[in-house]
Amino acid sequence: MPNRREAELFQAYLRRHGLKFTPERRDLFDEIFKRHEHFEADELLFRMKQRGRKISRATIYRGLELLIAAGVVGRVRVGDEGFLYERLHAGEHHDHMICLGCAKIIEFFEPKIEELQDRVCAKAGFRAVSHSHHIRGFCRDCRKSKAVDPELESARIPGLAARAVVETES
Amino acid sequence: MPNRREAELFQAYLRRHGLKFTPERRDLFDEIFKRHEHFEADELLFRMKQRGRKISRATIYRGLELLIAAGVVGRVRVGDEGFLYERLHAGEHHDHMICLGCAKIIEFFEPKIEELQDRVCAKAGFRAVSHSHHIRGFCRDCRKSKAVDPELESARIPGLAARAVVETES
DNA sequence: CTTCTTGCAAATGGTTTGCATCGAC
DNA sequence: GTCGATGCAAACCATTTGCAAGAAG
Repeated sequence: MPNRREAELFQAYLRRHGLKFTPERRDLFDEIFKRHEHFEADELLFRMKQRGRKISRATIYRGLELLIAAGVVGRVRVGDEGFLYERLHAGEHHDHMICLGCAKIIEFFEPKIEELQDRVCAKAGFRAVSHSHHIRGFCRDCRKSKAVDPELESARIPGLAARAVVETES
Repeated sequence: MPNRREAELFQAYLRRHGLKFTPERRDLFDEIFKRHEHFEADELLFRMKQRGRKISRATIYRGLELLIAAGVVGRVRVGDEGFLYERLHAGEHHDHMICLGCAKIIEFFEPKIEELQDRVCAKAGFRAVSHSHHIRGFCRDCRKSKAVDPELESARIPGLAARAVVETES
């Protein structure tokens, strides 16, 4: 089982805090670690209902909170509304490129950026705890298929792309 | 008037789109460009009411949207809830360090990071439209005054810091 | 019993919208 | 008149919370 490590972390967290590893929490964990993609809370609810799992929205949110506290799930703001959740791989870190054309998320990691970041913090006397680095734009596929009209860039994904746009003079 | 350029941009945008430079929009612009700090929409409403300006919340939101579209105001998600707005300086760009102790926002700009970012995009065939880079942590002052207890880091600013924390094993 | 969980439904709260009215040309 | 603008109040909507009922020990 490739999620052994994360399962351990989660269960250890629960134990350490006197909480229980209930069937609902197990199902939630399984559903999340069955896939790799970023997901929304509601999408998770839908998928679980579909598989016949018995769980409520409230339990999903509460469970996600625990998974986040345990460090095995991350939560990012990618667009204008709501959060996206993602499974975390122990000790790893990455940032995101978000396609405004198809909403695809590409993860990237550039050690030199991280290093420069540390330097910037040091210069400011700032102690970093976490960071998020999001690049919005158009992925290779979308650049090919749809001729990207700058005027429409913001409209493609309702809510997501809004305000991410540099207007071109007409 | 040091905001001449931004005022021009805004008014040009309105003209170009057949919209009007109303007293409300002028007041909104003035209030925003009177200061330098990041602000919330509601805070703006409060300040304007206080100065005896007649404007409604709806008009503020609608006006902000125009200012953003015109490129003179930016909007960022800094914490878990709501947006923060900021005046933009023509042609400039910066990223943010957010203090979890006092909510202060420190702006930074590191050309080498921008350059590496471009390189990362190029490698992925991604065309960047915009990006946001936020570092959360503790500023110099907060590191000195309050001995920063890692267990409490998330709790200090309700909502803002939540989930930004690396838990320490107990 | 005591403590933790769950599901439902209601609350939250920043932001957006519908709509009737207003104002400039 | 014709557009666009405004203000109010209602709507939105992802997320959170209160609460009563349920399991575990």
